Amino acid sequence: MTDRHDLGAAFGRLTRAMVEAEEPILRRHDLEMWDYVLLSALESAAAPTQAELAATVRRDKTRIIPLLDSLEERRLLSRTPDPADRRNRIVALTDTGRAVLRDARAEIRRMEAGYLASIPAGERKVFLDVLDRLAAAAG
Amino acid sequence: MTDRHDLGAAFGRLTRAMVEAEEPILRRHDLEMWDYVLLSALESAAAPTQAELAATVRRDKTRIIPLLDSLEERRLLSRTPDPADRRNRIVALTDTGRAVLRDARAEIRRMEAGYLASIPAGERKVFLDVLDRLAAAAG
DNA sequence: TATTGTTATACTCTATAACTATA
DNA sequence: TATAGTTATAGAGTATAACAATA
Repeated sequence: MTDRHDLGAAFGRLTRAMVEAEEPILRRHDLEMWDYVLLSALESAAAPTQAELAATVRRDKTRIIPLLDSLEERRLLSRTPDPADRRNRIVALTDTGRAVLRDARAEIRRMEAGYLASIPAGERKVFLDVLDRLAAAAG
Repeated sequence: MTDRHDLGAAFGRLTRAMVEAEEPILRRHDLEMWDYVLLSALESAAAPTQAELAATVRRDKTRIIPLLDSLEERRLLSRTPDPADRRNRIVALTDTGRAVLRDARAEIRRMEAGYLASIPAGERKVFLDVLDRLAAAAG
């Protein structure tokens, strides 16, 4: 009940600020934001189907297809038919894709560190900790 | 360089979660999200021009016009020509608009409190404090 | 001539609905 | 018949450009 901003407004502003700050970094790596989101989603494990991948990044399955086309053409990921059910296509990072993702992310992490530099270390740790817990809960 | 999520991804998820959680509340008060954003922007002071109001909420001046039309028709705000320069229209909350804003915000604050209830009070305070500082810096 | 608010037009993005190939 | 992927169509949302009123 304090006089602070709405959470939604605060998160919204920070989302926009991060998107703007990431944009030039991603462009240096020839990635659109959604390319990066897709590559990130594939980092821990390959997606067994495109539909599942679409669900995890919360976009329609029809809308990631041009992105996958582009990423596959640039050899950042592979689409291989599932032998057990050839309707499915298993989407996985290539070594190149993993390297590009690692490099882009390293730059983004440096940008983020600069962005949070004015926050004292103790508070920053708590902030990032709570943020990650909330984000995980938000699915 | 830890294994945490990107800030952008974390903020993005939480933004979406808040928008979804606010949606039913706002609907109970017959407000769209952008209605609420506009009313909130007018809370501290009236906007001297529509263009300035559009800039503060980061939308095109042409796009807030239908929203202002609707809010004005419902007597939640007023548009009065500036006597000093009759091209300008001063946009201000009405008493009704202020009351609706207050009620909606109170409900949103309760929702937010529930959303953060699992975070220990000490961490929660730090989190909200840092969040508000970052959001303010993000403009 | 320049600017505010407004309206109209064009464009992009998103959602929905067909189509194919497998099962 | 049902489902994954794809393509095509329709609709919503957004940006740009023209217009009227005032300065």
